[in-house]
Amino acid sequence: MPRSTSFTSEELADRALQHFWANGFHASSMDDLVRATGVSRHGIYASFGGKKTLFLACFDRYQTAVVTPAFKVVEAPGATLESVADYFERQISLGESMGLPGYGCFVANSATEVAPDDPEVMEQVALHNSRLRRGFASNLQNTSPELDTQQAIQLANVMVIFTNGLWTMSRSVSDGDELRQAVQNFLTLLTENLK
Amino acid sequence: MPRSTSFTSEELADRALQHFWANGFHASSMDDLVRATGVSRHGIYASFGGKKTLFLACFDRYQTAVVTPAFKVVEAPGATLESVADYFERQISLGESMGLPGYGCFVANSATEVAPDDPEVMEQVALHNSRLRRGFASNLQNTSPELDTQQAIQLANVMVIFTNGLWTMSRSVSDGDELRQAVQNFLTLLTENLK
DNA sequence: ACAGTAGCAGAATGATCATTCTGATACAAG
DNA sequence: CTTGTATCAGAATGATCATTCTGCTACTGT
Repeated sequence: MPRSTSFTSEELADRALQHFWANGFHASSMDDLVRATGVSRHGIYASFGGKKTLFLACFDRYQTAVVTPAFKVVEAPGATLESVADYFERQISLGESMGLPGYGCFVANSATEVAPDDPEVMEQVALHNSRLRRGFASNLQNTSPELDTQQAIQLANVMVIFTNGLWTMSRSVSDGDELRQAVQNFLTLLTENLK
Repeated sequence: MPRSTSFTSEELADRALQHFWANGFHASSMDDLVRATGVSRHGIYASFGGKKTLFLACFDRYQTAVVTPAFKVVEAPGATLESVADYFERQISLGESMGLPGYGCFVANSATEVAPDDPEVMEQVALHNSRLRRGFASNLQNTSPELDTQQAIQLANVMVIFTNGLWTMSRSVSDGDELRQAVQNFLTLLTENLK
């Protein structure tokens, strides 16, 4: 009979996510991951088969552990643009609590570091962006019901791009208020335009 | 007497830039760089001292070879927001001619791949963003003279963030028209707001 | 033509890394 | 307690990489 494992796959992936997020894929060695997760090489290889597979598993964990808690207000039925402000605020605070300049967005980081020559990572990036786009679009339509679906998607796309740029910026900015300013100015542009 | 070198430092850096831009810092080995530049190891080490120094030199080359040709219209005295549209259009066409999904922006890529734990790279990123911000801000003021400098800088900052997001997006988008759509929607937001 | 040297190709070096393997440990079930 | 097995720590392996070194090539100036 197996001894009960000292960790679940999800716990392992969660801890690996922290390290990949902070250091990127290339700069995270297996030694680092063993140290950071507290799980032996054997444990990692038995659970995930290798570094790359572990990395891919982190995208799921990132969605549940980071994206969903912040983005669910946007995805709530009937939510308006105000919830978008909540989403940004929550993520900016998270960045502050982890220290600025910060880690940015795990997905956006992977999009530039790994995705270009990795179809599996690129797919995860596309899924994430779709999720954001869908959420923003329904928000826009709830805020301004006369907006047609096409226009909403177009504007939502601009919001996705801004979001990606914001987390990129958060990697070289020390003061969260700079990010808040930019968010506020951007949201003002949007709401003024919807009037 | 020295034999005339078969390459200048700038030529070498230009060719290295192509490779770093396409593949990133970590994924570019010296073997790759020797092959891609046509310059021997000896030549590279004699000219630049190492991979990292060569990489840093690429930021200058990127400004002169890529940013300036596209961005000078924005920096021209009296230029208005229309020149911003030109800037985006030119860079999108460039991306198309190099193949989409593309390499994005060399600086933005480096910002997420290398900058976080490298002060020298982070400084180059900050310089680039300042350049964009300055250019955009003066454009905004030329377009709408009643805008005060503070407001112009704030809005310019939103534009910088959008720009970074756009090039990030260009790494996972196959159709340049998607980028053009987003640019047009974003610029509409801006100009509507300045009225 | 010839001496001197800058630049070349590619081998040698030493470090780092992902992955596999080995032997030891600790827990479960009888 | 004993056996079986899951897990562990860390050594061994084989690959890759940045950097240095070696011997050769081809140009320069005379």
